[in-house]
Amino acid sequence: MSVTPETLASTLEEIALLLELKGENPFKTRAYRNGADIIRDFDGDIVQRAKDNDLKGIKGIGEALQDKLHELASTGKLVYHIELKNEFPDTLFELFELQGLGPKKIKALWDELGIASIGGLRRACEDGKIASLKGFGKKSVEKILAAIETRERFSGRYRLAEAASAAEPLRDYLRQHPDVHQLEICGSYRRGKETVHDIDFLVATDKPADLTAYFVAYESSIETIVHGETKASIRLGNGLQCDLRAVSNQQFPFALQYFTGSKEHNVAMRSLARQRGWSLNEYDFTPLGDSSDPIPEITTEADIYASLGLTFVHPALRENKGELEAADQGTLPDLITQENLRGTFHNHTTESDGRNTLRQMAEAAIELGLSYLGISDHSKASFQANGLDEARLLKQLEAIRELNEELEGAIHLFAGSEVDILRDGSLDFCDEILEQLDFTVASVHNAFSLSEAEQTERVIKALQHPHVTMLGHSTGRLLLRREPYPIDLGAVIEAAAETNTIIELNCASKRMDMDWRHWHRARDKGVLCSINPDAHTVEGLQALHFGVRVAQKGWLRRRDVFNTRSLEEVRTFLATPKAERGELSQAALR
DNA sequence: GCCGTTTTCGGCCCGACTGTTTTCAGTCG
Repeated sequence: MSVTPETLASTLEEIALLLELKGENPFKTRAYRNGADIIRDFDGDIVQRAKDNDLKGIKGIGEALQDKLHELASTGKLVYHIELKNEFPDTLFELFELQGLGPKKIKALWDELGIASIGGLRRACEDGKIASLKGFGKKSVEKILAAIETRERFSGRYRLAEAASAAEPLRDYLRQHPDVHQLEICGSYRRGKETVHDIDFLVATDKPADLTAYFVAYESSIETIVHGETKASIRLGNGLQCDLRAVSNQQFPFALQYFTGSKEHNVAMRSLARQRGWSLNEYDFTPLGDSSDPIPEITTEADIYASLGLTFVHPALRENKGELEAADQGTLPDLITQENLRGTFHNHTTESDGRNTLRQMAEAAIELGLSYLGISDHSKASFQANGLDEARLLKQLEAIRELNEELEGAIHLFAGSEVDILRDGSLDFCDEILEQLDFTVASVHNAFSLSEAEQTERVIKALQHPHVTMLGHSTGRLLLRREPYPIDLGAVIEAAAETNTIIELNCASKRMDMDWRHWHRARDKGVLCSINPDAHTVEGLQALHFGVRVAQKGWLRRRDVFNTRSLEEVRTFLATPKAERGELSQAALR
């Protein structure tokens, strides 16, 4: 098996875990974990550099890690790692998935009782062996059994839209409390991550204890995980954990910044603060010594950034991927907002596998304030999705034209197709059919197991087609369910730029594909994005809201997103032959 | 194990909460 950056990172992470189990120096384990983070974030071919023993100068990777990564990359294994692993049974690692159990307790369970699996732990709890162990008691047994049950019932991660529908009623509930002065959801939710593992609520109040009590009394809570004076955690019916922190008004901007993260962004922020002679934490700035600059007054989160000489960093960008350098130079992007959207593409109807009719979809889009809507039902190769053959497609085309006359002035429907990219990269319809359409979304729906090279070649061939307007869900991933198929997105982005092909940001909650991590680069190559909901129902159009948040994470501005353009601009674009769209496409480069 | 306008040793983020123990260790974020 070939070594990937993930192989390197997860090996270091496993070493960190093993060292913790052995009770090693915590700073040593942190160095391994830190090394894993550095590898995951590394911009460049880290595996090749490790093979070539060319890792010198990367901050956080010292001599010891350089040697180990070199061994791992060049031989495919690491003796140090294997020897460590041999000291413990493999099943021991599943115990780390239980809330409340860390390395010390797991080591004690293994050393004292030989417990090495969740099954074994459950039996020991039921036999009463745990309660008599030093450091454990009756409550520990209850907590462990509850944690085992929680792990069995819930997956632990939630898609953004799914988390939103659970979190927003709770936000409304908190808002009703008379002693809440300010309220915000922080964490990865505020940053617009495509999946989250918990929701962090932050309130400003003079009565923190009242608020934590009110929070744990929320009627949809099925479990109180912790409940203190200023901090509480509950679990909702779908398993989602929600945390509350209660601070003063004065502390609020600091806590908001701190709990929004990301961790990496905050580490960088704290180091900027240190350069000014201040220590930054979740409550305030404190002077580090005599040489400190005077501490400015802080009333908003923006004040914190300003006091460090930075422009305000939108939460979506706080991933330590160049945003602080850009904030320092004043070159942060003016991010797209939901209000900028004028229409959208890639929507299904009852003609293929949608659940609402053409008319219902059009009316829902009017309701949302959109001025155009692209319809693209599946093509015939997607037999499982009731894909349209040529005759049905032409009939739908006619129906769309008729409805357009009726809805003139309210909305314009663009007639398209989500045309299958066949295994060899050709399209499911011939050119004579395709040229009658206003647009096409070309998508891969089968043969996911092609090699990376074959899949990349297949998709690039489709991008070169003169009638392919945009590429649909570019990796085929289903969040938390199916991995992306292997494809070289760097090459796909290059090809999209060369052929004036738009790439879709498919914002159906289960997809969010192409991933936000690639958009900054695509943007800089001049590739246009279209934020498409892939709606199969009228409710599906609501996904646009989350699509905008993910586009923000990708550093996209209004001009980078095709469907922020006016109806007239879109008409002009689509009426222009693809080869001549260069000027119209490359808004980002101007 | 990593790092250095604290530069080759000594520090590395730390506060809130819980349970067990009786003053604190372990976990979490």
